[in-house]
Amino acid sequence: MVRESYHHGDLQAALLEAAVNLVRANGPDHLSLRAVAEQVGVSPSAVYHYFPDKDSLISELGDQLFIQMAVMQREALGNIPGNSARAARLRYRELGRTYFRWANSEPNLFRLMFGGFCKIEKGGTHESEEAFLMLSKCLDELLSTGVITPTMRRYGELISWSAVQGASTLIIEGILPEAAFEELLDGLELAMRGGAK
Amino acid sequence: MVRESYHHGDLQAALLEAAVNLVRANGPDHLSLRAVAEQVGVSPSAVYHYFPDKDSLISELGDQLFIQMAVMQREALGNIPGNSARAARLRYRELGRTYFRWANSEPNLFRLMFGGFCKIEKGGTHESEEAFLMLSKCLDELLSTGVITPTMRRYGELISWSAVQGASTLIIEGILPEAAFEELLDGLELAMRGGAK
DNA sequence: CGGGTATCTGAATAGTGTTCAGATTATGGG
DNA sequence: CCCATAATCTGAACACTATTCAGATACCCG
Repeated sequence: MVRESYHHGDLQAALLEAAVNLVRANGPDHLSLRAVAEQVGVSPSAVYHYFPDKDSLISELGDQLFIQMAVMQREALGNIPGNSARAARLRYRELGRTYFRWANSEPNLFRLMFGGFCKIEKGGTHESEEAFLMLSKCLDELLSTGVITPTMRRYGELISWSAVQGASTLIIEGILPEAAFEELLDGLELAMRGGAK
Repeated sequence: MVRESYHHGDLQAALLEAAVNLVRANGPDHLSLRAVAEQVGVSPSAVYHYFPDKDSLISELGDQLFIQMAVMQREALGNIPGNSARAARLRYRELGRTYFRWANSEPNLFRLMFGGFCKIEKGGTHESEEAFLMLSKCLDELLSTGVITPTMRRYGELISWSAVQGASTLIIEGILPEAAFEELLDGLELAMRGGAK
């Protein structure tokens, strides 16, 4: 990329975009600051005017990915209207499916988010709360339409999120086959319904 | 470590042990081959007689950790004897608890195992099968003692493993509080029992 | 238009993975 | 017992990395 002026328009954003592409291709480890700078067409030291060090850039990239993920979730929910029990169930499944699809299509970005690369300050409100709230609302609908039991509603967020997160990891790392995810959703729904004999 | 002879006794094992300590302290990214060699008291290039490159060392370290984890699981099960439904339930919980305790006490090793650092060849029999079989046996006992339903038995491994794996990740990354894990086990047991109204 | 400031560069330092020719030590066959 | 051969490890080199900082550059406001 050639730039006409000495000053870059929005270097911070350009660096993050270059970084996300490199992480996508090479993994969160194997990210080189110099490669990021070069792709933007700027000297390596310029990076340090926007990030104290490499780990901070990666961490900020992680925050951005959490937002991006929440946007996808919201879009997925928006595509399934209706107040019926059936609609609520479809939304629940689609929420999990979107989570997994993100992980499976961009495993290196998923690893960046959940592999200890971005420091999530405890106590502060994180972007992951966004996804949590959507899940909560979805579970509320399942309860009010009588799909799930009040008892299981209590554990809804915890079980659903944990299971979807775990299955995504196990699948993208090659420990479970890809087909396992839909099966997990079946089992999860049965479990939440609380009436499986 | 000072060594008396030019040849090292078992350099491969010594390198892996040094590496696990450094990963434990600094994380799977931030591992330096030279630091590993130095801690063993050997030149950096000596490493290349046992591992083709750094990533291979890390990958082999991962395999070793999977075995270590399976050993812990087996020990945990051994501490809870008996054929009663109560004993089976205790074993089920302890299996998950051991998994989480490992993750929570050594987050950097856990990240190494599931963060895309060790390539798990698909098709080959991996050490993680070991843990899978223990879980299967545990679920069989829960079924035969009438704790869980036949329907939920079908999804037992998938839901349990995914949920425990996911919760471990979300907790060690600071997204969920530590207390969430026992709560997850409660919910999981209720879900598997299939009778929660 | 000119001075001040935000922005970026160039060069340097210290550390990294990796390679390879060669030095060192162990080992097995005469 | 000794020597040749093989296994093992070293030293130096190369290209690459993160990080720092004095200084050059270009923008902007008065």
